[in-house]
Amino acid sequence: MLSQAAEDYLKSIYKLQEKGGKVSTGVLAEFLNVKPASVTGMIKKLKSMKLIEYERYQGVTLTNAGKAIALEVIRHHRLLELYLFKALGMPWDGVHDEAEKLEHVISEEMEARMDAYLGYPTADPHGSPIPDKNGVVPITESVPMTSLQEGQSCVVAEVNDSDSALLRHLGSFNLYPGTRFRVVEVAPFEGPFTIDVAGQQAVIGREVAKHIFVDDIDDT
Amino acid sequence: MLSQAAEDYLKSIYKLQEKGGKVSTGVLAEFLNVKPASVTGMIKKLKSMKLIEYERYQGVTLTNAGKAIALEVIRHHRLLELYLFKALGMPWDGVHDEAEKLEHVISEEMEARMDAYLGYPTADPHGSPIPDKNGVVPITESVPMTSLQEGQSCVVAEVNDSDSALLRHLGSFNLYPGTRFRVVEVAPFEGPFTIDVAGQQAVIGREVAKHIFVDDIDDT
DNA sequence: TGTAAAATTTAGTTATGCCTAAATATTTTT
DNA sequence: AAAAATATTTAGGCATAACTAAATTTTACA
Repeated sequence: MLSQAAEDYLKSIYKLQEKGGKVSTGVLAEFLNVKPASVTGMIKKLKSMKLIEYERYQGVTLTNAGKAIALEVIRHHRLLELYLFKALGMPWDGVHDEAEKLEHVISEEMEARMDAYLGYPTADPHGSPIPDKNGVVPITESVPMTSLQEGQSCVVAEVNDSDSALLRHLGSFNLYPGTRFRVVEVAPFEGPFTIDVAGQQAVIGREVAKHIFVDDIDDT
Repeated sequence: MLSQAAEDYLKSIYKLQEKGGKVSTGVLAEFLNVKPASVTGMIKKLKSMKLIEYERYQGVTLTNAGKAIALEVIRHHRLLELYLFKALGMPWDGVHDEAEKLEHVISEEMEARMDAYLGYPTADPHGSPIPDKNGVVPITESVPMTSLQEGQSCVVAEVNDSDSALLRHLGSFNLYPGTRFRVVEVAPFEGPFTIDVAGQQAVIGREVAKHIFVDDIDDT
């Protein structure tokens, strides 16, 4: 069995790889909150297990075997988030931390039972796609909220799950995946967005907007 | 935070302490499947944390602080067993291993939510008492099945949860906590018990009977 | 293009928690 | 009460996964 730390490395490499091919030691260290020297150590181990490809100073990429493990861990995480949210009623800003610990520990049996209970879902409470048990990731086609223009209407597709304060903030505006809103105003000079959510106005700063991905854009 | 290994030591000391005061290094090592030398090492650490009392060669006992942690871990374990059984429909011979891993990982929040979902239960699927959130253990007054006489009827109160093959064996006779049965015959010379469970006869060997605890004994 | 800055790797250290083998203490047997 | 058997502790090692400090490689720019 793979160590928890190794699983976290693979998961992180997968996520970082999505935005640009090879993942550098420094970026990975930053993402995992460890020192670059520690990353080099783990990288060598993962390479010897044929889970990543790696040449000194060149960054890493996952092999198919490594990708399969990364997707399995991500599947655990997102199924757990949704399960904790729906079955135990945990708040959407609390499920990430719990899932982060449980994802390394649950059996395939438990995974399968949660999956069945939830009706084989394809997205977690933050809108992130849940890979199926064969590692196939549902296709999503959302764009960052920052690309919206005044007057456009859209639906929240996905929000970053790891910052619980951000999630509580969004919750206070009722901005959940599936919620439709309209852009009332985009302040100039990289200013904030004023939006209308079910008749209520809300002001969303750029930094927050970067973490919101939207769908179903409608210019009226 | 306490390590998983340390939690397991405290839990084991608690369980061994129930049957006779001080727990020796050797007994603890045997129970935990590690070498006595390893136990000595951990014991020193737990003593320095004031979780156990210990004098060389004299065995250990839990302090109040240590007992509180042991009960917390046991509570997690038993709540999880019941939750996995009831909410996810896992078989009663499968929940122990899953709970063994999860017990060290779940948050107080998750513990509380499972507790509420289950209606603040007092026993797990194997009949073991679940300590409440203040560490109070429900009183149980069961006796080993081996003390039964021919003709007596009783109710299964508790069975050992850690041997899944044993649990499947009992399941094949429908012997679950709450099941009433009657002793039809006790074979002489430490022989097996023949019992009647809802009209079905079953033969239970001594070794198995030792792991079954019963209640509500009725001589008719 | 050479040098300074930045990134990465190597080397050596630390802490946890297990191990084995050998030494020591305690208990049991004769 | 001494010898034998058993239990426990000490000493030294191993693996994991982090760290710091120093050396090396790459990149960026003057």
